Amino acid sequence: MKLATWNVNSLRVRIEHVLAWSAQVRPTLLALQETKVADEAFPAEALAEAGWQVLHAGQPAYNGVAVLGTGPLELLADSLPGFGDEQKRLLAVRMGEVAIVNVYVPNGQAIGTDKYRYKLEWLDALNAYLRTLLGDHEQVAVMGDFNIAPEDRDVHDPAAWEGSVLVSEPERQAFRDLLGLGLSDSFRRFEQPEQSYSWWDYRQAGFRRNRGLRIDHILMSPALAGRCRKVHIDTEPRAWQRPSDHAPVMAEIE
DNA sequence: ATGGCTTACAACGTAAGA
Repeated sequence: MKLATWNVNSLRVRIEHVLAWSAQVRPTLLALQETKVADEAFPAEALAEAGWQVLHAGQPAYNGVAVLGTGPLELLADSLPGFGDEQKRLLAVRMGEVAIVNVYVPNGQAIGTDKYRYKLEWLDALNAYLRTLLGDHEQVAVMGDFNIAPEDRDVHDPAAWEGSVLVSEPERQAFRDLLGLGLSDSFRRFEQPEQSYSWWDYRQAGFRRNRGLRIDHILMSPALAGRCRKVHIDTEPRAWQRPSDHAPVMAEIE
């Protein structure tokens, strides 16, 4: 089984990339973020033709999360339970024995803003939801765009990013609090190349110069992590024409 | 350098992302 996550920055713009990449690496389940499309305009047909079963929680213009599966998906939640969120940022599904939570964590914009407070509150509510979910399921994956670089080694230039969202201590503490539930950052369970990132700014040739951040993650419960044999960031589609600014992350499960 | 790209929007500049 292969579990993959990819912030596509508009599914309608990136549909050909999603189809080409998934045909190439054949994930069992693919979690997408920033679909940026209402459910009515979702490109369901193209995905169905490619053999995907799909669940989508979308809204016009912003946010939006989808889960693509090679087999049946049972909906567990299409928004963050107990949070009253109007933004479509969470989609939890069950595929076989595995519960998968697809998240698009708020960006936070800038420290001290309402959006920053919303981000920290959202992460608190996510923590509470995952605590419950982990009580109900042994095999859990929480995957998506967390908009948090957990450590300085996940940042191309920590000094330049100091004082910014994505690296601030309260955000990093919230990330560690998720790990405190018993989840592990599956990427770091394996030896990885130095300067591994999952997002690069479109501006200033960020990708070519590898000026990036590792902000897309696959967290796993102990039972699932024990079956995980490999996790990697596939930078290839980031070099394609008109790419998403994020690269997909994929975990291989025994 | 409060930007440098890219996306969406009943848009033709603005908001937002990271």
